[in-house]
Amino acid sequence: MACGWSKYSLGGKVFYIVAIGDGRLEELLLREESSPDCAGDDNMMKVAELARRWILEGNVSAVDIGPNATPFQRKVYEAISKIPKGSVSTYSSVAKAIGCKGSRAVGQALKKNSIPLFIPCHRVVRKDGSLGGFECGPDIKEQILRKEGIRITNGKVDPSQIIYDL
DNA sequence: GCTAATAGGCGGT
DNA sequence: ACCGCCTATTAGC
Repeated sequence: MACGWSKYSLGGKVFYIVAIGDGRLEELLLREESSPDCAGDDNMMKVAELARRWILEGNVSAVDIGPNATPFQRKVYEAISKIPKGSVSTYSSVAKAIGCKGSRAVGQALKKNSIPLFIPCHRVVRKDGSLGGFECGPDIKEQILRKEGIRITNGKVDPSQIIYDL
């Protein structure tokens, strides 16, 4: 399995953006260690570097959406890929945008997301501004959002930065 | 098929 | 702030 990584400093800690794939991008993860058991592959190293720059600079280049996604998950991913850097939206807003009534289902889909960071699941928060969950931990979510220019006080996002209508 | 488990939301306390 | 009940989707049985 091809693999690449890119160093990324977050809140004084060093993380590795780990890209794992097989010919095409399949998985992109944030880890506290690089994966020692898989050798660096040129292509995946580029993917990881691209991801790092995407986080730091917000430049999105089109990336394949997870190949194993269900139709519902695809709809969720497509909807949230429209959220620009510097803004966030809410689980219920995403649900409404794709014509689904249950906001929990959106969270479900994001959790299953195989390529976080590129699919900006960190930009989806609760309606009341609290952060909600994140696979790599809520503190990581907060730090990534701060890096993107989101103001967070008392654990809540500044309402003026929340897009309620997608 | 049914059941339990969610990265949510809402209304009543 | 807590609690209960609603919701949609998925994984496991």
